[in-house]
Amino acid sequence: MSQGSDAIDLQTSLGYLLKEASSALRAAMEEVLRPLGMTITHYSCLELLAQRPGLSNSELARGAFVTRQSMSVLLQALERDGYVTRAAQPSVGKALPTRLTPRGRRSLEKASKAVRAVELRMLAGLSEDEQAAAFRILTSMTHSLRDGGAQD
Amino acid sequence: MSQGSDAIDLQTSLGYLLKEASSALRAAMEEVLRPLGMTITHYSCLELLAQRPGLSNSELARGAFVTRQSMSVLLQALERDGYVTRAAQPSVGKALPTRLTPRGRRSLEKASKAVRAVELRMLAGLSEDEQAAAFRILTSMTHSLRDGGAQD
DNA sequence: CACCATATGTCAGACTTCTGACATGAGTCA
DNA sequence: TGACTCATGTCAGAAGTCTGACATATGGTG
Repeated sequence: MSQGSDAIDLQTSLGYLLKEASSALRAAMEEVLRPLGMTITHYSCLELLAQRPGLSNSELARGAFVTRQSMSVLLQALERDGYVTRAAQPSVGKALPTRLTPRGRRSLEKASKAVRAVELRMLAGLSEDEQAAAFRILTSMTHSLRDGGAQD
Repeated sequence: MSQGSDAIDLQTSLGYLLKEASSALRAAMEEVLRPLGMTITHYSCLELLAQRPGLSNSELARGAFVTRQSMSVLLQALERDGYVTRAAQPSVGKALPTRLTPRGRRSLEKASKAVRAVELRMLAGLSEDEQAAAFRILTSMTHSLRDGGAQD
């Protein structure tokens, strides 16, 4: 089962398993968001704004794990379609605070419910202790990867 | 900080943390693979072929978590550049078994070493027990998401 | 045999995201 | 004041991936 020193055993590689789980989560989310006409980034953006109104484009991009450029494209569409509003002019610096409109909030409600169901399904087989362990483990992985790499 | 029953608290959502960790892993892998002129899917394809020679396009796509179409585009480039070889005609069905060339194997060696370092860094803060728990947890999450959703 | 469901490989087009580049605004410091 | 650094928003083009569609090959079933 185990390989030599050079090879990575995909069957037991935690990196591979992490990617596999993330891929399954993404597929499950896309499946429930598609009928609502939303992509994952689209949903993530609305959810972030619901919890922290006034986030800027760059802050939203970081929170949704995409580039500023990608989030900018999305925000322009969301603003055009009336889901969010942005200050016409920056209050400080160049950052334009963004907020949900009532329409955006309504749209988010259905999506949030669907996504929550997916998350519950994901956790179905895990005990309370395992969920707590998952929290610690995922947090540790993230920080280890960030601290060791180049600061972006 | 906590919301009503509808909202998802991103700070403690395991779904969000999973995406965050996966995003950090992806960024770290892209950082080390870019100097080698490889994307993650590119690397994944070679690694899969090293461990299971003769995989078809569709099997590689499933293993790398992309569509057949995406893997097909990649395989055509890899074959053109001499990293892999494909049977000219299918031995059974339409599946074309693919194998690494010596050049592909050499190319993979460097990449595999770099990716292994990233994975070790990711696990740096975790005990043996926690790594075992991570294995169980990620596997459970994947299967729960798949079993509950539509069979693709 | 014919029919159907499933799986595969491929082409074409569109979408999303990314990289690279530039200009603007704020803060630090000599 | 001026120079420098950093963060932000945006534009333009490229890269990767996706959806939709079609033809082909296999196996099961009537």
